Formats: sequence, structure tokens, C-alpha cells
Amino acid sequence: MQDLSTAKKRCARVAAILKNLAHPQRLFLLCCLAKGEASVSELLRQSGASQSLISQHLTRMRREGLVQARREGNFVLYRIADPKLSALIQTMEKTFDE
Amino acid sequence: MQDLSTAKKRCARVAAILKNLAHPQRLFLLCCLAKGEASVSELLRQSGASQSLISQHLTRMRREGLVQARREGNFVLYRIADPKLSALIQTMEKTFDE
DNA sequence: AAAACGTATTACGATATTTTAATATTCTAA
DNA sequence: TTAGAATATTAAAATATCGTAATACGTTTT
Repeated sequence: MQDLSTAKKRCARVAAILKNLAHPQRLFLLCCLAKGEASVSELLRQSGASQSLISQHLTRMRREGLVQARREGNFVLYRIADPKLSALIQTMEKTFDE
Repeated sequence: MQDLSTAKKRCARVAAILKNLAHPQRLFLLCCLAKGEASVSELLRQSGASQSLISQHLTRMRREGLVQARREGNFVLYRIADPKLSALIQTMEKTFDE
């Protein structure tokens, strides 16, 4: 175990990440991406939310470093930046499965 | 794997939980409690935040079912309600350790 | 080069969250 | 039974987040 200020710093870092996950639509997007790269169109179809909103969510998560994007022709493909995050999301899905 | 609407419902449920964790001070409180029951005074000492604020955070998390409380004389002892949540928090601490 | 497609950005009102300060409550001990 | 310690509640201002609508941007196709 570590000292308090270290623990607090970690909490600040982790909380900043969790702010992104703490929204139903963003979490859903991340769950989709935890299964692999996906285009905005695909995410749009699955989520059912508006184009603008999805794009804003993705932009935000890219800005915060949770996801990365690459363009392929007309499409933009998103993926989760850090395998640790993928793992965490899948853990959460299993944990709150029932 | 399950159908989309099931996945979305789960995301809604989980996001509601994560909203509580997505705050540095609340996450810190939960990390403390993940190690075992603690009084408000103890949490207050460790966190260093104001009495009112800590109490509000705890009240909120109790309302949302993340923690439970019992009174012991003058003190109120808090604990995490669901072992699953304790486990998740410890997983997160390890995951974002470095 | 214009049209069409996929994605991103901007602006704004509505709503929610966070924090501080002041006060109230509950219990114990004198 | 009053004082004091521990905790909770309330109110209100400051700030942040959310969703919609309108528009812009980049790429491909015609």
C-alpha cells in the first residue's frame, strides 16, 4: 500500500478516465470498441443516437486519450487506445452482467 | 454476447454506478472503504476535505446503494454494500497503478 | 467540378454537478 | 439537562455537462 497523496493522485487520474465511462452512450460506444475497431457509421447504427452526439462523444474521448481514430476513405475507424482500458471495460461488463 | 437493447440497459445501469466513482474525492472514499469499514471521522482525516462535503458524498452514495452505514455510538461507520464493487475498485487501483 | 456521403464543429438553452457556508440533528458524557 | 462531539441537511452560487440544430469539412463518385 502507498501513501495518501499517491493514492489521491491516482484517484484523480482514474476519476478523469471514469468521467468518460460514466455516461450510458459513451459507455456503450466503448463496449462496442472493446470488441474491436469500428467505424462511426457502425457505432451510429448500433447506438441509435444522433450523428452529432455520437461524434461529440467520440471527439471528447479522443481528446482525453481513451480512443484513437484513423481514416479509411470516407469512413473513420475508432479503437480503444489502451488495452488496459479494454480489459477494464470487459471486466465491468462481466461484473455487472446479471 | 447479447442483443443490443440488453447491452444498452446494462450500460445505463453501470454508468449510473460509475457516476459515483467518477469524482476524485468519492473515488478516494470508496478506495478507503474497499479496505474495510471506516467511520466518517477516519475518512475525513484521510481525505482532508470538508466535513460537509464528505458527508454529502457519503449520503449520495448511500442513496444510490453503493455504500451502507451503521451507527456506533457517536460515530457512523460506512462500508461498501456489494463485494462486487469492492473487487472492481481494487481491480481499478491495480490496473492504473503505475 | 458538382453532388453525395461520412464525419466534425459550433452555438446555445436546458439541466445537473460541485462547493461553501450556515444550521440542524443525534448521541454521549458531565 | 446541558455541553460538546460527530454527522447530516439545506440553500445558493459557480461551473460543467447534455442534447439539438445548423453548418462546415474531407473524401469519393459522377
